[in-house]
Amino acid sequence: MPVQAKKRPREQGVSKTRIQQINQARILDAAEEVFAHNGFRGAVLERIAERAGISKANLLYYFKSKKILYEAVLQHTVETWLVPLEALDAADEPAAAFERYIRIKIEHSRIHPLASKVWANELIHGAPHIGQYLKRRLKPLIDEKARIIEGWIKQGKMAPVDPYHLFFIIWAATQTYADFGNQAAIVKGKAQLTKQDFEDAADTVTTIILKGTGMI
Amino acid sequence: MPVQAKKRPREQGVSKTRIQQINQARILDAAEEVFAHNGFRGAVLERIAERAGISKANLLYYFKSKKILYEAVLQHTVETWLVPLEALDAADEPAAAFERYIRIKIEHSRIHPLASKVWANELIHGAPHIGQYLKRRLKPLIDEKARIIEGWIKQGKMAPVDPYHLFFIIWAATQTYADFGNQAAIVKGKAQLTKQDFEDAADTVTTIILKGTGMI
DNA sequence: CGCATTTTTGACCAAAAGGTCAAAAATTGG
DNA sequence: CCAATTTTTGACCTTTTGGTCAAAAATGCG
Repeated sequence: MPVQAKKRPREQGVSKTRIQQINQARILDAAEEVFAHNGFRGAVLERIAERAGISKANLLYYFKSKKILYEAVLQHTVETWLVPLEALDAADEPAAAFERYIRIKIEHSRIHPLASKVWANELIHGAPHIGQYLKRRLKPLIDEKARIIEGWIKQGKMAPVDPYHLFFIIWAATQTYADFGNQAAIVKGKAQLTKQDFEDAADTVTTIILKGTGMI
Repeated sequence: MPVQAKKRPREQGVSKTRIQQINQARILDAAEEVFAHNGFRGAVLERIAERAGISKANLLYYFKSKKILYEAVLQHTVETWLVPLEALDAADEPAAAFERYIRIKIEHSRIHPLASKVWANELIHGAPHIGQYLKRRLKPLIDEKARIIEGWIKQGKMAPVDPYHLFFIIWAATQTYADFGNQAAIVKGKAQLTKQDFEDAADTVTTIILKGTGMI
């Protein structure tokens, strides 16, 4: 009989068992939470398995190593991170386009703070696991969107602003409500930010960015 | 002879030996770097000691535990973080005050990115070591500064903006160049941000904030 | 039902890492 | 120069934790 890779859930992109679907999704969810709260080194597989309701050995059956699991979480995170950005369209009016983008990002911070934290953590530590991917995927996308902004500027639809720095500021201002939501809550004297806080945040950020760049 | 605490560098705030001064400073520097790059759990004492040019046992002689060392680094970080904020004065013109604040914060991001990263890391993970301190020290300070901003708004010197969110946005936009400088560099297609990048950042952030809040 | 495949897990292992300790080395003060 | 104090460190201990493995349990299928 041929020496073949047996065991281990399907290596190739072949269809997944129902059990695999459920368990992998559960593990990914649990991992996101534990990685978000403790970082890569701080995350403990035993704890992730516990959260997912399975044994550590079983977890390792689905994801061969901690690193592989972490990268799976990151991958998922990045993809959802990029979605709203791709929607920026040259045919839009800049004010409407950016308002939408900002509101979606802040809503994302509210709904998925853990994903944002995992992402932030990876970046703070120098993007050791995903730097290459960013170069190949994020950079070209931003370059493309920067050109759209330059087009808007040329058409006099907004003030001349460095498109790259504009993105950095928007990312920072919107994600801060997920990554550093704790600090914001402390400063506001509450245990957690409320939905109202996020709405106020969206209003404030939107106004400052639109007015600050002459879109309105 | 009385049972006394001997050994261990002076417990009380008593004067420090020259050797203590040098070694503690070296350790703190090394620790800042290692904690910034690896987070609390990820940081390895052996590595910090190595960077400081001493043995691990000697490091433990100066700081009794990893936690105590980490908190010492955090303490130092927070204090420098608060300094520029305290300078915000009601007697200033808002435009000048905020421009100065923003430029100082971005310069700080450029010069001390490691301190910013340690800080960011602590906040992302929920400020487990320094949350209480923030409640007692940061919150009152921000409350005070928020009142100054409200005064400026009442005097018609700037548009009505939620002062808290304004701070969150400024912190985010300025610190992003330290915490996520890697991402910014990747997007800009370079290995590291240059001094020019930071100057452009300061200009862009300043313009957007001042125009966005009607200060200019 | 009975055999093959997939899933699950308890028992282990080895490496990493925080922390202790006693003794040596260096420094200081008289 | 000598004794007391401070500083430094190698050796060691213990706990934690990522990962392995063989065997059992569950599932799927003809």
